Amino acid sequence: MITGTKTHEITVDVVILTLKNNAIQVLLVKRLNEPFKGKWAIPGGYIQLSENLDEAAVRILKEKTNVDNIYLEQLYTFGDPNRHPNGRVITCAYFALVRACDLNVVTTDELEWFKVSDLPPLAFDHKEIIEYSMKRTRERLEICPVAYQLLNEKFSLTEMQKAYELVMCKQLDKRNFRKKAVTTEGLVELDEYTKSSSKRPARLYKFENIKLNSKRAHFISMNKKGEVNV
Amino acid sequence: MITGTKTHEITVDVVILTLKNNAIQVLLVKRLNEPFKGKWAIPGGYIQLSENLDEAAVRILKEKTNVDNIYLEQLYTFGDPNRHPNGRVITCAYFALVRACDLNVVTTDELEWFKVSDLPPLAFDHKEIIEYSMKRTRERLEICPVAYQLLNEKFSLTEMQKAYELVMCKQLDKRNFRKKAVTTEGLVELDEYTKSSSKRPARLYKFENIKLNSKRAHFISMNKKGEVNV
DNA sequence: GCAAAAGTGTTCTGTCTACACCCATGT
DNA sequence: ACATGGGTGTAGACAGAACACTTTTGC
Repeated sequence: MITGTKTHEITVDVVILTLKNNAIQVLLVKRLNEPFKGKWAIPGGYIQLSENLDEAAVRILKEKTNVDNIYLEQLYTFGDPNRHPNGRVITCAYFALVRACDLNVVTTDELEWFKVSDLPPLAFDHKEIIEYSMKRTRERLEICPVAYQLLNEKFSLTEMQKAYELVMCKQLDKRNFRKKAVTTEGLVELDEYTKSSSKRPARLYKFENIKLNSKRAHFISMNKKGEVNV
Repeated sequence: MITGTKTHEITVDVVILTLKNNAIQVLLVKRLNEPFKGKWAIPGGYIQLSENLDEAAVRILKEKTNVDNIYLEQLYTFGDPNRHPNGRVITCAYFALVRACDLNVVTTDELEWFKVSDLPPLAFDHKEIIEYSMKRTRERLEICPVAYQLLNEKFSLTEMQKAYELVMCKQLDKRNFRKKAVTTEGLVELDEYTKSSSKRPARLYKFENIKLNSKRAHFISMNKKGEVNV
């Protein structure tokens, strides 16, 4: 049926980001074979015939982290002819935001977390892919509270602010942040407080019924008559 | 070197949008063979070994329209296992905004423009792809003046407003639009006026030194101290 | 009582929205 | 002179930015 040059491989790679030790970290695997033997790479794999691209990404994520039901979004497809030294490999990159508390990763010599601000030598164009995933995360954060995907189920506003600051790479004003945060749709104030620390306890919050699929909803402006524009 | 299932085809498809006859229109080709014989499809093709994905998209665009140097952006990669009835074909979709005046398209029985608001029966998942390209165009328009890519080199503010209205699918207030438009970076007021019509002539404008690559630049906020945040 | 983090309000400024009339031209 | 689209300003609402002190707790 299909004719033409069948000359490319296609893989799905997943940038898995989490918030650990006060830093955004990415899960990398060490390459055991050439090319780029000894360098680190983002997890990836081939697409099975029965699955679509999202499903392939979910599978790869689950294989590495045993996590599912998290924020996962297609990032970009990278297809430079020279990105893989041994042939033509096009990769459809995804990125995932996972809660550290959900993680079930046994890190080894070949599977390790790295701060995105301090990456080891990377294989292929994976540095570019990770940087682009951070850029996209920032863009998403401007329009929806994806960062809650990096927080525990219950969290204080200070923890939430810290997550935002790490993603956005800048300091935020505490009062302005809190004013805006409490108006976020889906944020629920709990009657619980942190207890552990030796400081004043902080009120805890959680998110409920978040629709991250409306992630670009407020790109769309609305006029006074309530006309909305798809 | 590369082992694993080599089971997929990958193509690049390009949604080519223009502004013609007071409507956003998309260039479609009629399929002459099964599957979807007789249905319309967005232009596409295989990726040559020497070219990256952007270059493949540029080539496909140029083959159909003889236009280059236009706005072209990777849209999304579609890979549902059932999207192609005869096998597994993954497509990396692009979209392009082209000026009607630059176009050099000989439309035939097999190559035709259609209003995106009134599409013929489409092959594969191409309806979804076209709709997504319109959504993305709207999002881009919120953050940079990509719509000028749909206008002639010189244009009146009314023409520009019309282009925005067609992309955004809503009416805009004339005074507010003009106030905002004239502050757009890169817009240059000319000492020329429309003459043809039988009405008051309209001042013409053009764009100069537009950096559409900074297309998400003002997602990034800046505080009073001038700290910028990548 | 003190160290450390939690929590809280107001002012200013800029941007977005709504809205109605006069102007320049061709016929 | 009139029909047609071109062109203009102001007031109110809202959102973002700047900014400093009090409260609660454990030690």
